[in-house]
Amino acid sequence: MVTKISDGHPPHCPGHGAGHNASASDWLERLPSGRQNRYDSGEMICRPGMTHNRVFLLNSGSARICLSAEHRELTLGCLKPGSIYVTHTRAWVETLEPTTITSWPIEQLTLLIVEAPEIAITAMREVGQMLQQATSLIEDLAFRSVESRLARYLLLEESTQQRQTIELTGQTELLASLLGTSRQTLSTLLNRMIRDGIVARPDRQHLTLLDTLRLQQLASVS
Amino acid sequence: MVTKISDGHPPHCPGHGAGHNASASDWLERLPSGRQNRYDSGEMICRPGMTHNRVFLLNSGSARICLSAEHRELTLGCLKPGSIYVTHTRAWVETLEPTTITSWPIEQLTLLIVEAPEIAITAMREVGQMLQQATSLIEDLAFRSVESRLARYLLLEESTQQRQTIELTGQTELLASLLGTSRQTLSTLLNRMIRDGIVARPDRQHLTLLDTLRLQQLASVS
DNA sequence: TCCGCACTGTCAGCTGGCTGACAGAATCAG
DNA sequence: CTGATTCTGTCAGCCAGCTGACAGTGCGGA
Repeated sequence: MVTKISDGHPPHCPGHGAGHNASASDWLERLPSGRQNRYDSGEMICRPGMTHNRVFLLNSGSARICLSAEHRELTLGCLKPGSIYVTHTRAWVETLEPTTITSWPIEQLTLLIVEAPEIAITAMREVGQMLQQATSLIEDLAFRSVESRLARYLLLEESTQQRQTIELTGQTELLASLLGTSRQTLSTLLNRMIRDGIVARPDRQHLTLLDTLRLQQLASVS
Repeated sequence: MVTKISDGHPPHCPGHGAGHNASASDWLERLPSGRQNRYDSGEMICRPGMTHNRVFLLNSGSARICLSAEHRELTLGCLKPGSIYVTHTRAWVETLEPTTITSWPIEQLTLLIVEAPEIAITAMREVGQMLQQATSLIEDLAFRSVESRLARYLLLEESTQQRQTIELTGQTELLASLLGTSRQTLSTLLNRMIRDGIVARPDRQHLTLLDTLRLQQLASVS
């Protein structure tokens, strides 16, 4: 059975996140009971080429969705408790900490849609959201410089986290892969921003946005 | 009423194309009659910021879906007769030749899904396809060089068009924007391939793939 | 306390691809 | 045929960002 997860202390997870949607658990509750799985930190929940696609709900822990080539990785987004994800070829899902999920074969979803059509609308909204995020990532990669992407990311996080001091997830490496750049470039850029007084870093895990106006300029400059 | 378009002479349209699906017109036929529109070549069918999203079916002509920033453009895909598209923010749709479409407000789709659930499954498959394409475009932009993208494009077209000599759509400029690069870079690359005997160009609108093996190498090298 | 390990900051060197410029084809209008 | 227009090929100059290398900084364990 699907347990409704309280949103009490969701581990913070950065933008581009694959759709989480308040109403989502509702319809998943109506599904027949799914398979429970437990993963250690750094394990793969799914990898490209898996033949059987499944819908899953992340119960606890967190994971990132990523694409990878030989020596580079790009994080498309993060899943947190309550997030729903549909396995689809190409992307990997890797846990960031010990994680539990409940999953169902994709066929059961189709079945349920026939019985309770309004579910489809919710589901399409979810997929639509992912498409939106994908589109905005494409825009970023095609049109914007790394600095501009970073600025946009910071502003987005500020508005998501609702305060001026934002919490960073994981190491520089993870953020770099989320922005589609290298560790070194990100580090350099971030420290230049600190030197320029645009942001401050009270401690390793937090950043305070000081000059939002400047950030907005950086974000909009192509 | 929706007219079923024969697939007789579809103007060739390049890859990344937003989902066209044989069964798609079936369900659209059941919708109440939609609005008919006619556009000249180069007109915009939709642009970002349009408040009312609509589902539309392209009856005749062709159009490209694109993202744009100040001085750059990226073509996500092309629509040909029979293609279905759902307006979504961010993307533009620009006709490439005189074009007619039939469209419905998005709400009617939702309505219909409730009545005839199997439609939802088809629709989700369409959206899913677009998501696939978006993902593969992200991979391309993030991981691959322009040359590699070009090689992949050529191989893809060869298999879609089912012959060794493939037809190019429009000018260099269009293909460049499809590959997310500049006219100049593409031109240089293409001519280098010709000089190296990898492809030949019998005439301006056609390319013959001579050395598929080499192309595959180029395509896979990051 | 000292060692090892993981993370971070920084730098020099290189390169893919963008830009602007311009000359050579092709195409079109009259 | 002739000029105008649009498309194409090519080149030099430039720069963002990648790479590898290495030193600095924590931090946990024994």
